[in-house]
Amino acid sequence: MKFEAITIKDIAKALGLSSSTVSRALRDSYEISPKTKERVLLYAKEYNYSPNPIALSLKEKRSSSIGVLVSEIANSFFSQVINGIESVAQENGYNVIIAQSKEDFNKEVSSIQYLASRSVDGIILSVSSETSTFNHVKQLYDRGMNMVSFDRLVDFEDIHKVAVDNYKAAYEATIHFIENGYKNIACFANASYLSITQERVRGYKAALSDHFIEIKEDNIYYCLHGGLIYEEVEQIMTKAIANEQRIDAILACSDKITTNIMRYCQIKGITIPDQLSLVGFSNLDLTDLLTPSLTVVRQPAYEMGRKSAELLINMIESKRPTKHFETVIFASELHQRNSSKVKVNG
Amino acid sequence: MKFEAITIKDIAKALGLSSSTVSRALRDSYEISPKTKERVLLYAKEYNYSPNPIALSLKEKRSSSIGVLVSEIANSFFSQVINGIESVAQENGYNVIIAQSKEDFNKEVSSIQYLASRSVDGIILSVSSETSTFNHVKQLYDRGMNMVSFDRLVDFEDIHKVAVDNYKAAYEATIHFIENGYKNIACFANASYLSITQERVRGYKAALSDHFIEIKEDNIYYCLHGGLIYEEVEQIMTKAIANEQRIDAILACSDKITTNIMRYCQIKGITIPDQLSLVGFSNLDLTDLLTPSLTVVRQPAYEMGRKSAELLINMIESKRPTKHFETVIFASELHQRNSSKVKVNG
DNA sequence: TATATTTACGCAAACGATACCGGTATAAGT
DNA sequence: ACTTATACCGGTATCGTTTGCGTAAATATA
Repeated sequence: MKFEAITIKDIAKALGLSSSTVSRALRDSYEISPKTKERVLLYAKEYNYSPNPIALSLKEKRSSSIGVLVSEIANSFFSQVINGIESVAQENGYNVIIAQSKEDFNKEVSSIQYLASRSVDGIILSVSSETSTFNHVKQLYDRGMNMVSFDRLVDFEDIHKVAVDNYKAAYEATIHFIENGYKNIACFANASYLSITQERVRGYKAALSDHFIEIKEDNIYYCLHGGLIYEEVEQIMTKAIANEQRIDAILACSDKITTNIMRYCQIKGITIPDQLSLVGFSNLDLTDLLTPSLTVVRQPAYEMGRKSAELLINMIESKRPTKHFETVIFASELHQRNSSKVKVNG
Repeated sequence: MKFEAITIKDIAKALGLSSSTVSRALRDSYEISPKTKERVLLYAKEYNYSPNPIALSLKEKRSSSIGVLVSEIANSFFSQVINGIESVAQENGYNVIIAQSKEDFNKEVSSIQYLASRSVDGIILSVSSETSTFNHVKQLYDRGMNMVSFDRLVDFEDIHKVAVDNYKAAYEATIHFIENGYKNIACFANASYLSITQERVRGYKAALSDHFIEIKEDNIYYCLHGGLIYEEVEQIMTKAIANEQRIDAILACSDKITTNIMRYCQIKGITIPDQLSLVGFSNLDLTDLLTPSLTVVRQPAYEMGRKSAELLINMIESKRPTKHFETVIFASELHQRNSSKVKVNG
């Protein structure tokens, strides 16, 4: 079954006019007499005519839709980003088409192809945790697709980028550990080739070395699947705990890693923060209700989504090719809570 | 700037053929010679041609896209539903366009109009908490738009519906309270006109009366904004606590209501479950980590999304008008945890 | 050899909306 | 009375693709 909307031709036929006249009447052209305009407008309103966007898209060579590619929709950070994107899109008459990579490189490649083939006017994307090469993105970008890279950034220049200051975020979180008396701090990061991983690890290391604490590569763990699978975190935790130099704090670099660490600790009876201190990157809004309440690095996801959409729409609607590319860095917020409170016994 | 893809005409020109020949060659028509086919296919692959979906949409009068209207994307339940919808859509060559009502009736009306005007082939929707009349939906549906109503259902018949057994879910949760020794059970529901609210309140009442417990209308509280605003819950909680007959348990009928009740209890120093027992409808995946771990009614959101999408796509692709409408009821799961454990002192 | 059939392709219309290029009235100016 | 201006409207091409129809050449049949 099909939903059949009324067209300009229908109006033209019903009113004994030509379609061009109807079109002009609807667009309030000076060439159309007030009487005719009124007749057309009245009829259009009665049968609530609305222009067929597909026909317009074909003619204008633009679809007024933007694609969003994220690893997972059902993720607090990404759903908040999409929220921001959607609000700006709505304000500007664009619709949002979503696609997920599910942290799978091949699915990312096909998804991005899919979006391009659906003739979106532009794409906002955060790559999957498996993505170590960016040719699939670069190629499309070089062929003229408008794009904004956010969160997990692509590795090439001359493209708008939106992210938080991941270096600073990790730096501050690590400093927070140090100031609260923790010494042997581990870092549970995402896949190693992700921009966010590299930045966060860099910040973590810098904080340690600035405080003359030895950096042990052994204390840095990478989760290829971003902690999506519990077993991945379980395995790493077991390894981390077994390490001869017992760690006393963990900086968890993703939502899933954070919650899975907590789950592990609960199962194994490890008390936080007494036996193990924890700070996690998370955008969930009930981390304050956990016991202990969780110290988190929170990203302004909604604003990041809005900014990304604004940059993209500007790019789409610009007459000339974009020359000047922005890298917008938002500040993250460190919410200090009980999971990382001052160490009591050394 | 615009992303220009290669068209059939380009191929035709380059190869000295007509566009119809190219079209047929690409569709492997028997009317085209093997040599010509090969030439076309080769060229198409080299310049990775892909058919313009907009032109196809115009011709076929279908856009291969489905609209999803929910109150809020950044909500665990809805994002999981969208996840399910997206997966089925992808499998069937549809893309998903999302829109949010933000629990605002007017925004819902405009959003649904927007989706229709963007010529989606169908709409999957859960109404806003402010929605008490359904004419805006019914009108569009009667005009032939394919639709599936899920979660917060519309009030008319002859439409596919997907939901959990909200009656049973609330019934079981209330029984669970009773069996664990709670007597004065309050119900914090969503806006009163929502289908889910009515079903849940009905289940709550039935459980009470089946156990010969007096139903007090005073103990049923309605949240117009679905608990989205903390102050709303705060106000109701204050009222509930002040009630002469002190309540000892709350059935919270939405994610936000649940977490905001917990937040309130934490602030006011009310211990759960000793002073107040709590069961909440929630699809968050870290409710097990809360202290106390939260007893929740969980909905199979992903599967509900999948089912909704399947029903819609069947409807779209059916040649004849759909005659037989399904109301698919999923079972919810009651995860019994510590926030509602056996009452110790009466 | 003449006719019938097949092969292989082109032409043009259609989908809905827009815009350029026209055209025909009526009215005003010379 | 003739030109010019203005108001108002229609015809048609266009976007990219598909498809029914037409037709030339090539092959097959009588």
